[in-house]
Amino acid sequence: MSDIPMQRLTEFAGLNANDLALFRSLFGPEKRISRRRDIRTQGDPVQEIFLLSSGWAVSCFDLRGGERQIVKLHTPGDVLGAPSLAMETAAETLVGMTDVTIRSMPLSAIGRIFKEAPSLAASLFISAQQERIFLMERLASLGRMPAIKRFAVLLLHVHDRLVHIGRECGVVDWPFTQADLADILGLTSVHVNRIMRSLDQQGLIKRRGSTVILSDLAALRRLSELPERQWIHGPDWLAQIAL
Amino acid sequence: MSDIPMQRLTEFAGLNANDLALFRSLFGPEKRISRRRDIRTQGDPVQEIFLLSSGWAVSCFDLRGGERQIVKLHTPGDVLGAPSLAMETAAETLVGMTDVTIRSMPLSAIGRIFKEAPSLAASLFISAQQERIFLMERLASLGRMPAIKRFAVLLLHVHDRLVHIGRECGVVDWPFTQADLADILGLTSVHVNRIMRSLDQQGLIKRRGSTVILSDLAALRRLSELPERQWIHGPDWLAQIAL
DNA sequence: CGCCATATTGAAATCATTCAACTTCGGTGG
DNA sequence: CCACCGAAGTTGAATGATTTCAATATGGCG
Repeated sequence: MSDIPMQRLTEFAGLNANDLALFRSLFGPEKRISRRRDIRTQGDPVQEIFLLSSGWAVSCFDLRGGERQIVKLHTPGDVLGAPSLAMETAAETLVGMTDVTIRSMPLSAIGRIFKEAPSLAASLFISAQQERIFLMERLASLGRMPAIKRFAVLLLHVHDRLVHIGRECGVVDWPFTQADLADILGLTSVHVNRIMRSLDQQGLIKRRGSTVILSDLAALRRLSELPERQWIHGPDWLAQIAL
Repeated sequence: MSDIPMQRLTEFAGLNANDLALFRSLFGPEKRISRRRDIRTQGDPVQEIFLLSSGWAVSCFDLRGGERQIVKLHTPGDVLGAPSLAMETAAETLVGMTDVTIRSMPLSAIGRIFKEAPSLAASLFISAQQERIFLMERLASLGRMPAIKRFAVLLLHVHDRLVHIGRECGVVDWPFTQADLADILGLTSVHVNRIMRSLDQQGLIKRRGSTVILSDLAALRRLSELPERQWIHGPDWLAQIAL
């Protein structure tokens, strides 16, 4: 039984031992779900949120026409399904892209966090704000960039997040097919293929199976039109809550 | 001096008089900002969040190439600038699309809310989750729908929100030019023009200046590929916090 | 080996942009 | 009151980006 990854939660502020212990205690046992299986399907009643312990997952919207838009990629330590806390039935489908292990937290536990652990609640709140920024970046990317830039932005975003959770710099080892990438980027798999090959030929990336090697980080960052982000760490107003 | 609109805050749960009074007391005095002026520019230090008391505003990302993606429309009662709570400097530019009046709340006040008014904190948290769903819907719309559907989705979204804050059904009276709509929809103003005229000719909408009349709501909803949303109201886990 | 999912490629079609007028509308100053 | 002006809306034609369709290649795995 693996430990609960807490990088996301402590990204903005250190938490005291009590808060961390409470957080751990609120999650249920580990559950394995195999590749390409839904963790929760859109329309299901909202009874819990999830913590991704291991593996890759995505949140997506399935449209009436049968198309799918992937709205968020998840790596270990991410909380899944929180947006649907505002709804009666889930707005998004959660899918494991690899075999995944998750734990779930019942809604009543969220109430306890706000009541008993305000610092922890505030950390979850800031994390939700960060997710909004990620979504806004994706939106700016789909709305205002051609396919090549969209791909560069995505690759750099994932790369920087992976580095943040301690993975090797310069490599993005994700489990996505070109069809998956199309659902993330708002393109067709055919076009994703052409884009990737073009970046490969220009020497900006190399490919080994589904792994992408970022051979020219500087050029990729020039392609992306988004700034690197400076996240807060230990702001006064957050520290103040614990006093 | 107008009252502080609280529809957004009480959308998910009633709040007691103390919480409401605290919330009101944390905002500074009203400030007027004129049309097309920045309320806060991306890159500015994050020292506060804002409450929009009157008028229309937008949050947007300005890209290096000079293009702009509007990521969120704001109506009275909306909290502005909260996503940048996760950052040192603001990620989004906030702009008034009409003359607006705003009030601002310092960061320290957010700390107090989490410490002293957990129900209020939880309401802000759920509101942030709702905003994530709105963003995910916009993302699905830009990523997977042609221009006409994007427009229908946007129009219905704004319509339903306006009805929610008590405006007339079947009318969207917004202050946007076709160039603004292009920045929202990820299109050019020329194409927005063609789309609107096409919907007009098909009898789905009528136009009077910048006002749009939704002449055929049912047909518009058929065009949109997104479901109507059922937001929670007064869930147990939230009520429980107040006890 | 044979099978299935995935990746690759070319050609034609579609959607949206660009560019360049031209029109309409509301306000403002003479 | 009217002429003018700038901002916003409208339109057509050419261009460009991406999709669609259809076929072929590759690669891992039982």
